[in-house]
Amino acid sequence: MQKEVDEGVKNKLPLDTEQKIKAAAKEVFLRKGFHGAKVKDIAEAAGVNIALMNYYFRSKEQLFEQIFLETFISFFGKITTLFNEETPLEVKIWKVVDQYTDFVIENPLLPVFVLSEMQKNELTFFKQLDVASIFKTSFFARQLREEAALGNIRAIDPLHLLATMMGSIVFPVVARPMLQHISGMGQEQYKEFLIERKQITPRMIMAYLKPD
Amino acid sequence: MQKEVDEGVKNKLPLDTEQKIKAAAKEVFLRKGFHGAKVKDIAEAAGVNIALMNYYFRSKEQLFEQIFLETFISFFGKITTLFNEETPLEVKIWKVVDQYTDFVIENPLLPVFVLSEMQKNELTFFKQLDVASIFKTSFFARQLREEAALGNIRAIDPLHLLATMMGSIVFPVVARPMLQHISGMGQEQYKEFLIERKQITPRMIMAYLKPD
DNA sequence: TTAAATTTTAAAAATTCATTTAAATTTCTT
DNA sequence: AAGAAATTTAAATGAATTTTTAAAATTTAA
Repeated sequence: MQKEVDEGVKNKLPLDTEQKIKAAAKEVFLRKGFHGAKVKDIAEAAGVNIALMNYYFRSKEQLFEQIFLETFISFFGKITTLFNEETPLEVKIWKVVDQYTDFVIENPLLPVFVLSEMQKNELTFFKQLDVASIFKTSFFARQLREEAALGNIRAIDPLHLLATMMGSIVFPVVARPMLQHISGMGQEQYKEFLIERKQITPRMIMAYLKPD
Repeated sequence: MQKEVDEGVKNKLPLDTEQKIKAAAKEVFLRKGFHGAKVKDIAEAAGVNIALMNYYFRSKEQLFEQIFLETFISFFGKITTLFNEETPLEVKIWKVVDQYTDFVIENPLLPVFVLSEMQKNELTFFKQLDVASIFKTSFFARQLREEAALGNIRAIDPLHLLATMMGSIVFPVVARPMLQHISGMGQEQYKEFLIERKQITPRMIMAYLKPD
């Protein structure tokens, strides 16, 4: 594996081929899913031949597993990280919505891919990642309890809050073909629509959290 | 095609084979998606042989198209129908959430299937269905405008409301493997969780809609 | 410069899959 | 019972895909 290329002399040299294959594979997998993606397409997209893919990754399965794991982590890790920053609650909610919205706007295919492949596979890998305890004992969960105890907000299960926020941010992206069509919006207009939600979602959540 | 069976005499007789194949195909397609579903699996699930599938539906594609169209309509038509009933706004919101939640609980695989296949295919069929105008000129859209004009609620784009509600109801179902795992809930417990949301979602929306 | 590591090219073997066909059998209709 | 429709069986075809192999070409490092 060549890692560092002498950039001064030859700029045309292929950047790390392993990464190039992975990047191409990710694109194709995201667009077509595991079964829809054909190794020929991936190889073409990567600009290499099929044999080389097998040289780096033993099989389509292994290539997929690596990519899915990374993609899952970027999809889900991103938001839990944001949630666990030590910021005041209301600020945090605005910030999470803002940044996660940007994230899904820039990676529009990622959510459907993760959600649908997650449902199809057995996903033994869940057991490896110890996400469970991470969330329960999280700063965010504690923060919600404390604010509720202080009477600053209504008590709420952090999972409900997570589900509501992710739903409100992610759904308009995964249902874009449908929503864009019924609204008759164009590309740009629909992006505006998604950005408008940066206001609506936090306002809705804060309105709900406000104690009676 | 045999349509009417003499029910008095023979109850064991196979129910309409065409429907049997379609039902089996729907199950398999929902679980595995178009490319993941193999005609052999479908034939087995239907308890018929492959040749017979081709006798009724010319190809896998045609079988899929029929099923996808029906599934899409049941997924999306269901909620727009509910939205357009002539009920007072707040009652309607509670009702939509309640009934659509029940619907997705009973058809948990349907949303991911629709959303992910929608993203993969070209979906020329959208043009056939004239959903666009149906939504814009809907009773629901008018209702929202009128209530806002009366000062009963804050003004809101009906599409935002639709996206928020669907997201809040649908996301916890499509992300179930993930959410259930991080929360450590079992089947039953997770269903309870979904039902709790019948309270949370409408309250959140009403809290947002309340004018300042 | 040479040996080892990497990459490309080519190809073929093995497998899986959707589809087609034809013939045989069963079930339904009249 | 006769003829039509539905269903099964089995086989074959052909295309697509994955996997494997072998060797040539290139690059890298000692």
